[in-house]
Amino acid sequence: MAMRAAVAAAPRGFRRFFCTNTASSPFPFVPPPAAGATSARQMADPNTNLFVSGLSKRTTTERLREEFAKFGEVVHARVVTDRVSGYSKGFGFVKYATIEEAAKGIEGMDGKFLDGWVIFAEYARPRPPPGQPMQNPTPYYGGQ
DNA sequence: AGTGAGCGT
Repeated sequence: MAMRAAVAAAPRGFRRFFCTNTASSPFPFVPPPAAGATSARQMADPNTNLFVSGLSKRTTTERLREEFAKFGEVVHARVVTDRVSGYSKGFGFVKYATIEEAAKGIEGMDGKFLDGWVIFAEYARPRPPPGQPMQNPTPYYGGQ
């Protein structure tokens, strides 16, 4: 179901609304998830970068910044938009000055409303740092 | 198109 996919993708906080307690499950056949599928994808290492999803299409970068700035010093904020169309993709990134501010930003904005949509704030995944030489070097021919 | 899960121009 699409709903379970949303639950699985729910970055911590909304899972309790669907799976409150396994001990009070009406079915005694509760598969133990503590075999290796504990938490790997939706949990990231705490850093100053925050991944904010569930944004409205109308939510802009400055709106995202001023909303997350209430919980800490926002160093960088960006709503990911399509390069060609320029429209928002519905998610963005917010970078705080410190990790503790990022934690307060998550606890303060995760599951909250923004422009009519419930947004999800969590730690962003580490991005492949640039430094690799140009993988597509322009062929340098002597003539034209 | 203004899609609805996700990880960046």
